[in-house]
Amino acid sequence: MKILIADDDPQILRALRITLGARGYEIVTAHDGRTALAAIVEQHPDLVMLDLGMPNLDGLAVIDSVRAWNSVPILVVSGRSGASDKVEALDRGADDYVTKPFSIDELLARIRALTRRMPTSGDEPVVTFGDITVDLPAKTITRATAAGPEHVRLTPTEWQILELLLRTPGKLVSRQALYAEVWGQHKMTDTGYLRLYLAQLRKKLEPDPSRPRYLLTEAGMGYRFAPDAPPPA
Amino acid sequence: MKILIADDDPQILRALRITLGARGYEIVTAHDGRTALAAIVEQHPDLVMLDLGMPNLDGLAVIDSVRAWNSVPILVVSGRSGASDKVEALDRGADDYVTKPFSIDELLARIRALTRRMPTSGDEPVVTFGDITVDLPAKTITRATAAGPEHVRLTPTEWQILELLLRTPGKLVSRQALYAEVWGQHKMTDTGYLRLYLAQLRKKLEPDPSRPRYLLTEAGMGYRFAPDAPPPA
DNA sequence: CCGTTTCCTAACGAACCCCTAACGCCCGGC
DNA sequence: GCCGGGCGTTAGGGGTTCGTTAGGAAACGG
Repeated sequence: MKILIADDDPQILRALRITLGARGYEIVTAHDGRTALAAIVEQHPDLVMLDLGMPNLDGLAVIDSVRAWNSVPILVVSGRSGASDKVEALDRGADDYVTKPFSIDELLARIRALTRRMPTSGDEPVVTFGDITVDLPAKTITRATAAGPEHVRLTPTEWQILELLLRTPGKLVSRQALYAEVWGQHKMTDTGYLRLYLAQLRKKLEPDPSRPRYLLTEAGMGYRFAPDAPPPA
Repeated sequence: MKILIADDDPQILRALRITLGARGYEIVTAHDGRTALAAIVEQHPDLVMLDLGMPNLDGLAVIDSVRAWNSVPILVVSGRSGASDKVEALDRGADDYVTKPFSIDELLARIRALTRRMPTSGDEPVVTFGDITVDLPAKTITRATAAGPEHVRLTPTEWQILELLLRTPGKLVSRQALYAEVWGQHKMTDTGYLRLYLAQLRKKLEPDPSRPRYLLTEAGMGYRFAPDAPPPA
């Protein structure tokens, strides 16, 4: 269980790192909004503890940016105790709001309550569709042909994209989410290289690359992996 | 959206019923633990607001009983402000904890935060009507036909409109609100393209597009999503 | 140092989506 | 019965997004 703690007070940062680390959580820290956002993109924490009053990028702005593509639980820890502050943070997408000073036991309990709700990432390590078999942990792909199994090679970037699509079968993955996960939040200027990699993936995986059956495009929205058997409703 | 309010103070009960009812929530009340539990079993609320200090069956005991078989979001509203009380309630399965006296705006925001993440009482992460099943987060729509499930594709603008309508089932959404949410305040010159998208949505979703049953027009006012009448439990 | 692999930029036709415009229908007011 | 407003429907142009190809920069490994 990985937790990102974003706060501009190094003392609080250190105290929380020690306390939460002792509970078995893996801790990542950030001291301002920009680094917090970068850490979320690159580290994939299971929960984010966010201070509102941070330099470089306000906590509320961080919430907006994250919620545009990611649904990781966000726990706001702030010195502002006004109701309007809480309402704004919660309505922008935060899941809980704790005011400083806080009880460490209560904080831990709220962390447990939030992570308990997390979608149990039902990782099926092997995905098959058509004549293709993808082994995600082993990073291997084989195509079953009449002449026997045949190995398919993918570049690192191709793997990242394919993994994102296969991880949520049937669900649409927004272009924004793909860019954020693969290249980082800053590289959001869409000059169109996603199209290139999708073309590459289709060329390597689709039975008929000119008419995609598994890696589908949703114009204006993103891409979707359509499995053979419809996912459990 | 149905909310159960369980509290032994009739004054609080009445105030909350009025306040939440005005926000469009359907309200069910209980004055002690036993009736609260019965109401959860029979009424299937989408969220439970629970007081801890109730006669007949303590709030903590109610949480235990509910969590043994149901995952409905539970928001504890209690006069006990001690950290140990919060920890115990949260660890037994409550999702949030607010102490009296509370700000009504904060309470509403926390209700929104909880219901936002829990798609309809944990049973269905989707909205269904007629032979249509809509999965909002996955941006997926399937039509159940005799020949099997069939995928329906929507454009981004169609999604935005449908999402607004489905978010408040049965309630009227003014044309103003639709224009503001989808296009922004500047595009208020109603030349009538909303009609186009409604026609598209009906063509794709209604069993008989010429006689709408779910996406209804309120002349001069706006549009309304009319859900199926729930079968008598 | 060189060859290979991978990544990115640029450009162009095609497909798709959004919006304008126009017409017909229904309904209530005069 | 006439008229006008609001709504549903259809057709088509303009702009955006997508697929594809080609080629050069950058990174990697020997």
